Amino acid sequence: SHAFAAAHQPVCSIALPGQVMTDEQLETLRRQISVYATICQQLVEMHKAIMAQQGSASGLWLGPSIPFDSSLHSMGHKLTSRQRWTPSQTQLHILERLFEQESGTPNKQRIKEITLELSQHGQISETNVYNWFQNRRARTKRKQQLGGANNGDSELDTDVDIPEEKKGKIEADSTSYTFDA
Amino acid sequence: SHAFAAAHQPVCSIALPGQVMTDEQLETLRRQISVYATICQQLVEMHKAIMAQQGSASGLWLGPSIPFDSSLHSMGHKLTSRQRWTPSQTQLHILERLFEQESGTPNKQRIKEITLELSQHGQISETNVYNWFQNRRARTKRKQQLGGANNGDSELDTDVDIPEEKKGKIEADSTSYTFDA
DNA sequence: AATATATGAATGAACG
DNA sequence: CGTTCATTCATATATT
Repeated sequence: SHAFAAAHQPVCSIALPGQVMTDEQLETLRRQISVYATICQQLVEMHKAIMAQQGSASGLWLGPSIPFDSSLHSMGHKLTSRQRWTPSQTQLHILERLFEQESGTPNKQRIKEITLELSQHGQISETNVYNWFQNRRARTKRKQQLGGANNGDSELDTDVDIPEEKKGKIEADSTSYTFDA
Repeated sequence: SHAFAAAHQPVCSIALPGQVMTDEQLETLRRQISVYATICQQLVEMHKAIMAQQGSASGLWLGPSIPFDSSLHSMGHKLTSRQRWTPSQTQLHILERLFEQESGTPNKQRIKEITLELSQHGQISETNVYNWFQNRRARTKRKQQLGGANNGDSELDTDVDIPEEKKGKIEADSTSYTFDA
């Protein structure tokens, strides 16, 4: 029930005059906002459901009052989004070439070299290079294992709701977002 | 599947790495968050009112009875999954705090203590704690080595003194965003 | 617009 | 411990 306070309090506390936000703080903000988005979404759905039921029961309380959707939409477009690195065409080619030439993951030194070279073709960091090789290798492997038979499907979840009974650890203290109406 | 996520697009495309926010941008953030806070407040009030009214009107309608979960499916599918340990927010905070206080990897005894404490905030094992410290340290170090260049950052979220809220993803088995009326 | 896929990034666990 | 793997999360792009 005090989820709101918890969610927006911190934001103000760091917003000291003359100070600036770090990327981490910004990321945190983004997440906090995301939480609000989720909560609002649920509440709206909830409200609709209730209204629907209510409508068939009694015509009362057609509480229009608040234009939720417009409110939500009004704020949707300036916030959040930390863009992720996207390799340029040139960079991608080079990376792809290196991947098939060199075997294994480049070590730190090699990463530095590669990054240096690639930085001539666009913004890039050593972490980007590192991640790229990690992902490239992992996904290549996955494709092979899984690939033999059928189509070329994505790596993603495959949505088959196989009822696994494992589903471990329930959050014991996740009372933060629960509304005990 | 990330339908609503699309609603709150760019938080701040100006937030390039190494850059900081202007007061103006920060003010915008605050305002936008404020909108969410307001909307949530209103919705909750409405909900309470409706529930109260419903309750006195007919003895029916006790309990959820409406699958609000349906709204959850729009954001994170798959109630299954999660085979690996995921620290709860509380646990994470504690771990983070311990990490900066204590020096070096906790010994066996310390691990046991920590595990015991953390187990009050969710499922956890000594191995989890051990791994967490290992990883935390390793990644902190590696970040220093790699982080030098350009866009350099990612891997490891440096902590901010903001009690961060759970990420915007809905997990059936972790943070509960469900409204159990 | 809604959904699906591709892919950069994060992270728990395992390996040497 | 440092490094690597496996899986998942999040978002940009493509498709319908």
